[in-house]
Amino acid sequence: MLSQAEENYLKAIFKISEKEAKAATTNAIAAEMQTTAASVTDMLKRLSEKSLIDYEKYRGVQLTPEGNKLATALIRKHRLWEVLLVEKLGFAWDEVHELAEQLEHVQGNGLVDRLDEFLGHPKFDPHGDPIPDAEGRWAFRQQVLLSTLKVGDKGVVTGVDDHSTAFLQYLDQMNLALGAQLELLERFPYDQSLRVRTENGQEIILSEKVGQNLYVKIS
Amino acid sequence: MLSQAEENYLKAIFKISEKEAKAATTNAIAAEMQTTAASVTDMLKRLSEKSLIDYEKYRGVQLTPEGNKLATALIRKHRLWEVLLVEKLGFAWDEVHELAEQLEHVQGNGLVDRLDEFLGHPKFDPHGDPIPDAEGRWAFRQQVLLSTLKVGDKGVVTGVDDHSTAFLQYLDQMNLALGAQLELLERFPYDQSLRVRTENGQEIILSEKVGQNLYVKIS
DNA sequence: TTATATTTTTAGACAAACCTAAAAATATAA
DNA sequence: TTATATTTTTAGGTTTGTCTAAAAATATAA
Ligand SMILES: [Mn+2]
Ligand SMILES: [Mn+2]
Ligand SMILES: [Mn+2]
Ligand SMILES: [Mn+2]
Repeated sequence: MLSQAEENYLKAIFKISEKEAKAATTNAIAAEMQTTAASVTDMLKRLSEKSLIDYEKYRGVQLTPEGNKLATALIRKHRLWEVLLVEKLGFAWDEVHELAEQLEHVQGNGLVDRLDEFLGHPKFDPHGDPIPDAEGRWAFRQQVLLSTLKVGDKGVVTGVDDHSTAFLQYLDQMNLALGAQLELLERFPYDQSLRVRTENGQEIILSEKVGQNLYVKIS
Repeated sequence: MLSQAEENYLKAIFKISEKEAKAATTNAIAAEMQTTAASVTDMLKRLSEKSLIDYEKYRGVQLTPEGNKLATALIRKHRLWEVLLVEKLGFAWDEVHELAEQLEHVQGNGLVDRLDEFLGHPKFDPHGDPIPDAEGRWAFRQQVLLSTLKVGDKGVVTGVDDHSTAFLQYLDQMNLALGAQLELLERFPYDQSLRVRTENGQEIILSEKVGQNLYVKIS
């Protein structure tokens, strides 16, 4: 059985390895965990000792198959709890991350499966992030950043890259929830901002930054 | 903000003080927490420092009003989570205690209130134990031990004193769930065992020990 | 009331997880 | 290639929460 700290490090390494295909560096892990490089080195020794990561001094780390399995299970738990908090308890999508960060560490036989069952086996969490199944398989997402759409393309909001409260609440204000339909009407060359028609026919201007943090599926 | 260990000690002291009206002793707390007296003394100093308990060396401890408030809130959380696990996730009543023991420590604004709302403001948990309301008020239970009934009395099962898996599963086998109706037909003087008619008209024999661990409301 | 038993506290240690500061290794630039 | 900058590790220390063994205080019994 792992401590909460050990679990959190595994998840951090997983996240980093997800973006960059190479070994996760000490500094990258420290940044992700909001701690110091020295603390990370300490923990890497422990995780290596438990065969959850491959670690060579100064060379960064990679999850072993066992470490990968544990990290995946943790993300599954985190995202299932997020679904419960939003779908059943009525939290907003910008309120649930910190709670799920705690709930993901609750250990118990059958808990995850019962949660999954109760929620109807959701494939995506409230932010559009995929929920791996009980065997650790990920649903494939056919989505692109809004910024990559061509003028005239229509799409449906499927997720966010930025999970910050500020961004999520901004999207709420713009009526851009998951599943919202939109059409790219114009891209202004001056600042790459976007004119977009939303579901209710309303036209809004979105900054380049918004376009680079919002995923859509072209329809 | 308190650590999980601090919260658990507060709850242990609360439980002990609930049964015995006098100050909780170091040894009693050690037994409840399944730890050593030395560890308890350490923690009592910390809790006293934080004004959560009144502590005088060798004299045992009592919760301060602040400590009492925190312990009550913790029990409220614990029991609400137990209701969710049984009513929504489908766990059996003997499976939820350890999970709730972890879930009770999850911190988050509005979590308890939303949980309470989602569950329909339950007054009792799956074991018949009362759930204090948001202001820390306890529902009054008009219940007695089955062993105190007179022959001929009828009653309804309202709770258990022993929360062990063994006892709860035994009750399941006897069809003695919460709300089950029963009638005391006979008390054998030899060993104080009880002949009881259950809901479906079936007659069963219950040991003195069972009678002393099962609460009923006389109807 | 004195001796004995029990309870509680102290002393000293340990592991987990963190920190800062300094040293060592690696990467980059002149 | 040598000097400089950056990254990473080590060294040494802290806090929380635990432990065992010994000492001190309190309770019980002769
Ligand atoms: Mn999250
Ligand atoms: Mn976490
Ligand atoms: Mn999420
Ligand atoms: Mn209960």
